[in-house]
Amino acid sequence: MPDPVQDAATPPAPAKPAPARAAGSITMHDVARRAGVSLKSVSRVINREPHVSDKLRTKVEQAIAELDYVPDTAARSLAGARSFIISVLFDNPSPNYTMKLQAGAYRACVDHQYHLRIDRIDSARPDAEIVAELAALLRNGRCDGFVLTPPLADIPVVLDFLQAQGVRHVRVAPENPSAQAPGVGMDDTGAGAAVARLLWRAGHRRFGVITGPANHGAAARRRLGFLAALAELGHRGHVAEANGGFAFEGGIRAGAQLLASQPRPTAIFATNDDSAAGALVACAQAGLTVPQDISLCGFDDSWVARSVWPYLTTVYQPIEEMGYAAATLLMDRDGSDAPPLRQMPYRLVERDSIAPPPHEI
Amino acid sequence: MPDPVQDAATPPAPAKPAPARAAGSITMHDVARRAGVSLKSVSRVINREPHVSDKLRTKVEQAIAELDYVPDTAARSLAGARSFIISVLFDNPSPNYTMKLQAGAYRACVDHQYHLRIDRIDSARPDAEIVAELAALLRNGRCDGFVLTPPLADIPVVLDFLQAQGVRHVRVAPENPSAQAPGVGMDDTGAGAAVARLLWRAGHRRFGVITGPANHGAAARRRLGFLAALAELGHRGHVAEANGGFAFEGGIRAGAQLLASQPRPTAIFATNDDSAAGALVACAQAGLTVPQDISLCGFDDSWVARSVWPYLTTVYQPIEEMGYAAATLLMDRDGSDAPPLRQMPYRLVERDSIAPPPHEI
DNA sequence: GCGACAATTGACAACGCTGACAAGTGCAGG
DNA sequence: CCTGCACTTGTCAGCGTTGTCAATTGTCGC
Repeated sequence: MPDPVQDAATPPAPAKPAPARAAGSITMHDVARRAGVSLKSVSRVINREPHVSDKLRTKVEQAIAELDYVPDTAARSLAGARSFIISVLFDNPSPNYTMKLQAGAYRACVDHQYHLRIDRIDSARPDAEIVAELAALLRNGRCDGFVLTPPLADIPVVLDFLQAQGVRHVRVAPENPSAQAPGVGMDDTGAGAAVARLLWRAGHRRFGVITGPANHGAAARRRLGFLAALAELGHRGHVAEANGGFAFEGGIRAGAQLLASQPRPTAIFATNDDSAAGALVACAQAGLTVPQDISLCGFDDSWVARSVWPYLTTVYQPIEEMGYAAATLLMDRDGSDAPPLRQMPYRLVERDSIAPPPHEI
Repeated sequence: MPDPVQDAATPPAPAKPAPARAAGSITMHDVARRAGVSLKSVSRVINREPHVSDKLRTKVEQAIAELDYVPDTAARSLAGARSFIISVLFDNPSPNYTMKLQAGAYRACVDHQYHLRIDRIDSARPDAEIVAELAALLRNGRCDGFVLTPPLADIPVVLDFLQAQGVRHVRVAPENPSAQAPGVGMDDTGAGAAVARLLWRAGHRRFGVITGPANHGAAARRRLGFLAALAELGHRGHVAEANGGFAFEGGIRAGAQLLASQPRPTAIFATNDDSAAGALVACAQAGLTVPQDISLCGFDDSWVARSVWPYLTTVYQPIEEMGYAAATLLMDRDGSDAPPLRQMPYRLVERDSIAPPPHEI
């Protein structure tokens, strides 16, 4: 029950005045006096407004530096149009992903003197409820924009609502980049292709793919890129596939399935690390040693990639960079430079789970 | 280079006015008018100040409910002593731990109409630098208090500085609870003992322990609790020990070491999940099947506990609850109810890595 | 029923900053 | 030298809330 006035049931005790504001903290007045200019001029310099002479700017910046002045966010927010808060809206249950994204967004906020808020919305609920939640969020504490993480970045009702409300938002790894809101993502297709080339170069010719959730676009692109690159490299045979649902247990099942297919693959590409870890177990259960008997490649370079043996060769997804870029996009608003999708570079992380295929017997 | 006035090198483009404040949003004035009382009375009700008659309170609360009023944080912070922001200060590289703690703190903030800030400090640096960082944090954006996560919660210079500055703080899993700052933690000793009893009941009589980093107090307590309970249960033999450093790779080495000791343990207690996962690998490399040939118990119930096969039996650490409790302690300041340490309950999570010992041959 | 005292309520000035608008300044062209 | 215009700089009134202090009410003892 959202009670705007705290929870009436448990009076949180009368607040004793506390030292929130450093007493006698220096303000814009001090800077203005020191620089011998007006208040507004200091404000102009701080906000990089146009029509400020170099001389004045220099004077003010020097005074700011000398006094070690830091503008008060609360006052700026109260007086102006900005709140100096952006929010990362997430639903992704993966702590690894969320944490990294958030870390990147946080860095961006620090760089821009913003605060980062975290909000969660359950994307599985009916549209109407999602909108209601969103509206509550908006009312409850204003913010200058949202970083939308998947799958939130692809829910039409979310996008439409935000647009209708005129709230800025950036989509992370959007399924269908559009001009309406900028997005940051990575080239999943290219990364899938890179995995294919890596495996091919190692000498593999019989492949298996562990696919992801049906509605997960990135997983589909990784698979497609992999398959396309294989075809381009001259591969003609059948590629076995099994769905691992991006989960450990699903990876075990899918791995076992792939191992049972004829002819048995010598290399398996799992479209995320969790399912790759599961596949690793399946291999062990089948009496196969990775990478001597069979090679395995994951995707994400998540925590689990180094919590299994052998360490997983995988694709580093620049999640933190995406968080940084998305947050920056939100704050560096000059209003119009919105490329539909900015792609961050992925990177192959070669560890120990890939080797040349065993000799045929 | 911390530049208070954004980065001079890359002008973030002149900010175009944006819709931060929902236009025509309702304020305290509206509530006051509707309830037919003064502004200050509304303020009193909202802040649960004393000396408010029930009649007035009822009137105001009704008006608030009818108007769906939400106080403006920026204005409150500007006018009053509180900033309505608390910060989780962390250095713990484990995304799992940090994420959970943060999630708990976040929930608490939502419940109290606060914002959560995240700050990071490198605890490995010299004391002087740590203090400088802390001071910068304090100056840069005020907040009403810090949640100190380990190992930050045990650095004397951090504690002293915060106390000297009069900034409230709560310690999470503190090494030496003191009356100076409240702490929340868990009973590591008791949890270690619980593991011992579980293994003993399963029939094990030869044990090994994978210890944690030397300076990690919780790891030491887990070990001690385990050992003490064993002694109490009547165990007299030697308990093999090896240091796993709380890491996967360290766990592999420590596991191998333990497996080589004579007589070989039939059950191993790893003081965290990562090293337990490593031990699992060591067992596999030694040709031992878990849990048929050897039992293994982890600690933390972290993500990896379900990313290995078999799933690890482990101890659930109420990290999120600790985050919630710590944040709540910061916000429910009535100034004096500070128990040195509030212990949150742990829970044994029995999964698949423990079984009765194999028959002697 | 009166004064003293406590409990309750209200008026009003900050809090630190920005937006709108006014005022100055310098330069080209007449 | 003056006018007009573009560029700079300054003045001032809030933004929505809380702290201070004064004003109003209610209560109690005698």
